[in-house]
Amino acid sequence: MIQSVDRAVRILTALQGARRMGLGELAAQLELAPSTVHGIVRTLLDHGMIAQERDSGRYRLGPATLRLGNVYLDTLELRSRSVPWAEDLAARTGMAVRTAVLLAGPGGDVIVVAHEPRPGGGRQMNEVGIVVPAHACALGKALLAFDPAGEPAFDTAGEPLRSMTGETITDPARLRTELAAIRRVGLATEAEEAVLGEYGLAAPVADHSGTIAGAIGLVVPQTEWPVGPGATDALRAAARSISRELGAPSWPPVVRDRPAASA
Amino acid sequence: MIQSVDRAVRILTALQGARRMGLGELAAQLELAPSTVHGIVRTLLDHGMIAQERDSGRYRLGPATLRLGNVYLDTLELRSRSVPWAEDLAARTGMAVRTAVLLAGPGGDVIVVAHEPRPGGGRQMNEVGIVVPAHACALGKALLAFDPAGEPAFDTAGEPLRSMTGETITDPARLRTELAAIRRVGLATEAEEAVLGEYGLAAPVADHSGTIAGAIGLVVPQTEWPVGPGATDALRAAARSISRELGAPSWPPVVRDRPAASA
DNA sequence: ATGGACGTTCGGCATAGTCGAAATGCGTTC
DNA sequence: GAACGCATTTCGACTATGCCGAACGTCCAT
Repeated sequence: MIQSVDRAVRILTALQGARRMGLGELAAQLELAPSTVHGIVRTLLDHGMIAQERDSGRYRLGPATLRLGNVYLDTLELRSRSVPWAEDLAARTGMAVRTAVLLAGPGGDVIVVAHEPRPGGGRQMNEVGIVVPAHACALGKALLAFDPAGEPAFDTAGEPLRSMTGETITDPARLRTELAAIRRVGLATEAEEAVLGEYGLAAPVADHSGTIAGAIGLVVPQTEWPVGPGATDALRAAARSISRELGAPSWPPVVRDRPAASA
Repeated sequence: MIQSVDRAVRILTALQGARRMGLGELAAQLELAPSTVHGIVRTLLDHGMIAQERDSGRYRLGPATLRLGNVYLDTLELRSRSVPWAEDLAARTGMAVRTAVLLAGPGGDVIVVAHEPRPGGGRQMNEVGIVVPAHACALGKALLAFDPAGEPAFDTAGEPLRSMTGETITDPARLRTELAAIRRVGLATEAEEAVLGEYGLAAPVADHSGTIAGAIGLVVPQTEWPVGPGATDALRAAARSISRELGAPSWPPVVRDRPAASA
């Protein structure tokens, strides 16, 4: 691990938490000398990865980050393959459809890479790029259940997981039990665990190597919960079809590595 | 300039040009030893800035880049201030509206940070994040004309600029003349210089320090060109209003630095 | 079965980055 | 209006860090 590169990414991550930061704030948060941070910041500045406010001297993220993120979306085959199926799903069920992938690093978050708005819902925010804790949403639980590296990620010595609402699962053991159930059924659910009044249903998507590439799911309003078998079957069919288009040999994806390391 | 951080950003930039690259390709493009690149790549991998295809071993951009880009958009006051005015402009003129900023680094590109689709145009691609050469679009010319650091950026010893269509201005001297005219009028135009059949009109937006923060412009179809005074005035009014909301002391922005260093 | 290509790992050397301290610029207070 | 204080920025020396060459393992194609 290259030290200075690691620090550079940490700086970007810090700036993505607090919108604007002074050099001193950054140095304090990374526990480094201000001059050390300055060298890295200067380099990122030259590439447009961060920008400096001309008057206050503080730093923000720069436009080059937007370019990177946009190219990532373009190169993501999961996204392009999902779009037609998401449109179909939204038309059939009348609900919004999200596609998401697991985000690396600590925290165990998922990030939405495609979003099909609810039909007839007027102007809706584009939700591509939003981040949700994995353990608190159906998409995240589908990803955690089938990703061999996902489940150990939140295995932080039994300390409670971050709570979003009163319904969020904060007990790692209980989450692990639910993930095992999701592996058997091939579908994950969410009941007001991330946002009050919002329910969800999600299914994993596999790629040509047989491992999980992402998850696709329905955003279900409270009045529609629980969903009928029609929506469930349509979602399962869409996930299977996308996986097949990506070259997956089977669906639901098989979880390799450790079949049952838990008690 | 920190060497390894600079190289890390170069790797990301290379990956944004070619969608997938092997380690050898990356090393060849950066003219470095493969093992050197590997260390940096490994670090970026751990942070999710890049991802590795499980079978081929090649590298792609990772989901963390999407998160960064999304946070950048959220923190951009230019964007949030532009949205209401862009909606109003689109409703008045019946055209799509784009807001863009100048992208740092070589090449002199602009990147779209907000996009209001043409009213009644059905499903349109979201153009946020697309990149256009600055000298080939109205938004870019508005930015170059009023950014003190913009004009010298393409001053590469008189060699011709990259051509997009037959109408693209490739002569730096001619571009400089046009930028001077834009500075006087406060509006930039574009006639099939980036995309055939597409015309454009753009105005600069200033921020509280008086310098240029971005540009807002209309995407004009061939049948609507040239636009009437109503659309021109509305665009100018929107640019002035956004600038005022950002705290700009004047509009059009004043170009400080060198008023006339050219011959 | 064998060759090649690619990603990956390891260790020594030297460069390149880190950190302290001083300098500059700016806003604020008295 | 002038001086204080904070913040970013610059500079220089030390040494820890990352760079590179070479060897290993693996996968694919022949």
